[in-house]
Amino acid sequence: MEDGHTIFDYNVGLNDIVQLLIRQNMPCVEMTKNKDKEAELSDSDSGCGSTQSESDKSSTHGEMEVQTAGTSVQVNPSQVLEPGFGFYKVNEMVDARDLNMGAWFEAQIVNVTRSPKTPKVDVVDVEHEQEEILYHVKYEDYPENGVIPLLAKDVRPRARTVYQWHQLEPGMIVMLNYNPDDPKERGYWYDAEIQRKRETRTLREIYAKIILGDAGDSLNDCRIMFVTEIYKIEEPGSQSDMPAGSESPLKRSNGPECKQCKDDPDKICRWCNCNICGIKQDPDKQLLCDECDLAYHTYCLNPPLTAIPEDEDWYCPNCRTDSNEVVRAGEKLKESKKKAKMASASSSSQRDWGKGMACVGRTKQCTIVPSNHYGPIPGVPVGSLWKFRVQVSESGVHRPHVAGIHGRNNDGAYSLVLAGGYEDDVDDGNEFTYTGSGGRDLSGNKRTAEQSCDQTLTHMNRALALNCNVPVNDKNGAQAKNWKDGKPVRVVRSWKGRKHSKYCPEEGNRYDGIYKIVKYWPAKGKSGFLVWRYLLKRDDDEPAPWTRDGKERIKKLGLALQYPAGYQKEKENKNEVEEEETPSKAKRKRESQRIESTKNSPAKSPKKVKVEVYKLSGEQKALIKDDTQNKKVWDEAMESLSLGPKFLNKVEEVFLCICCQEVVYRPITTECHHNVCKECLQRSFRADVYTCPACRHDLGKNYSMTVNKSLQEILNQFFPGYSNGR
DNA sequence: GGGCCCGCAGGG
DNA sequence: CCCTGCGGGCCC
Repeated sequence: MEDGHTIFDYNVGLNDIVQLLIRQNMPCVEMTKNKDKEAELSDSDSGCGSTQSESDKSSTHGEMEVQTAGTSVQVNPSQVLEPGFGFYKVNEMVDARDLNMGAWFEAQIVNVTRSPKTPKVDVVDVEHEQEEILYHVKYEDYPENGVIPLLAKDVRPRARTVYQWHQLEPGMIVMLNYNPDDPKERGYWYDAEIQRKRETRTLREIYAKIILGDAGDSLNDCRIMFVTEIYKIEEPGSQSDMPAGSESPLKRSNGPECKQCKDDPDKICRWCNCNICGIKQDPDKQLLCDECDLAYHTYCLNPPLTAIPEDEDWYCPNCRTDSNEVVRAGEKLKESKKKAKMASASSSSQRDWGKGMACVGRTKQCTIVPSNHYGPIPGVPVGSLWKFRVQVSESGVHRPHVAGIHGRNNDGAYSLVLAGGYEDDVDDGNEFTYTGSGGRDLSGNKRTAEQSCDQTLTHMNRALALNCNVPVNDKNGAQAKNWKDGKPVRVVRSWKGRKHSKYCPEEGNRYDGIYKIVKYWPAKGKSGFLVWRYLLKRDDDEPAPWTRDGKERIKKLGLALQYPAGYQKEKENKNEVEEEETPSKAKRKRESQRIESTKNSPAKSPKKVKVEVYKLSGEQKALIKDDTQNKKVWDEAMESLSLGPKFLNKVEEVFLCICCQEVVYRPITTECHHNVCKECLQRSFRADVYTCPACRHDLGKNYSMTVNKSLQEILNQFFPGYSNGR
């Protein structure tokens, strides 16, 4: 992004996912001239087993340059010691450990220097002196790794003594070949302790503990495949008989470089050779991709290259970034794959889609219960009212964006919306008929259409039928044995149903409570096609919104039409606002304000307003009491019992995990009295952060995480099944 | 005011 | 992945 541009200039919309890379402020020249020095100084990338890709490296170049310049640990010729200092001479053949994998490789000393660390003044013994000498080695088989500085413990004289079978004894520390990934294959050279030795007439077996590195990582009881190639570990300081500079006569063999072809020169291999033809020829004409590290013959490329490119980096056709894909300042985002498949991509419509509520996505999701939850949503009282369907979806009351029924064809329906889409439905509030979905031709990217064929008892129609307390019958329908024992359906009435039903709200979508299926049957709709019809009856203790009790409760709970956060309502009577306030108008206004305030003033309403208190069951009370660790938190929450259903919003709020922003699951109550999901805390510990995520109180590396069982149980009661899918 | 037709969410 | 859909803004 360029300065002075907003994200909207790039046509990034709500819920779009974009990737931003921070542009490096690089010195514009000579990024890689010091490559050798870099390799020498980098301690994290010292070995042959390194898999860090070139792209990773290049992405941090800017930073590395700064570090190198800042600390200035360049090899100063005056610090180079005379050959003979320490245990190894320049040019001497040694074995050197790869710090990543712990295996030993044939290497050669290139230089010997003092460690850049300032020597400790009072330490003069030989051992410590050794630690301050760096041996700069070059791995024989991996010249591309450059020169690596190693401490004395990671360097030793080249192994040259192979043990005879009879010399091998349990307890001996030796160097042998082992492949941790594939123990029957040849691998790398590791130090190992011989554990068992077995001999029969036909075979000789050695089992050993493979030492993977300094940290003490080891593999026990490994069968060694190459028992005739077990080497003595040469003592540091023992001088090789061989003249310096001469190649070791015993070249040890490592496992195959290429796991695909096992280095068979006759095999075609697209992994270790040209990725296009796989033929093992012309290695000098094979280009290595700086991203994926695969090789390509210059002549296999399309179009072929006549010469090796002079550029520092080269990327293969699969990895190359198409410069056309880069979005520049003021340009619009390129079509994503998903968008490319959408109707808007091919349509010639010039309509300005995406600004209103028709096509927006959810900005939040209900997680306090799973999507297949039956019954009320905790904390959402009957009478809750939302302007748009997307909000109803966010609340969890009715999740589909457009569809009228939410359900699963092998389980049941969880909720439905009455929006008058089917005009033959009747509604008397307590009881209504509902028509199934389908039987419409939705071609042309439509969401609704005329009934144009018969409906079937499949999909959502079947789901709804399954709620009925009787075996499903897709021929004739069925009547519930005990309708109240059927599965509960949350019912939402939409203003759109107002045309046919006076029970629908004038504006928005209202949650009206739990209904159950009394019966369902196939019928001929007004269109003449078969539709499935359902009779639903209300079964909810919460009073319906249109009843006296319901209205009172809505008022008491302060339920009002909710708009999406940040939604701009249409400016009403703009002129009037700008109009000068005439005295008469001001008077009228004050008057209306006065009336308004009297209406809401408790003092002026002598009628006893019975405050609805959230009722805890005895078991719930006991569980809360059990959760002594959270006494303070519960005390705070209980103050909200007077808010009725909103008490659960409070519980949700006080027991929100600070990490995942959901109600804590498998909660750990810390000694500092905060609640975090066990998984979230473990994730933190894995990242070596051992503090409370809420207050940074140090918990200590060895903190034992005990799930607060009382809390878990009570939360499960308040938010049934909320942990599903976690 | 009516009709067109889009993205999104959910199930399968 | 594909199919489905009792929304809803914009244009005529």
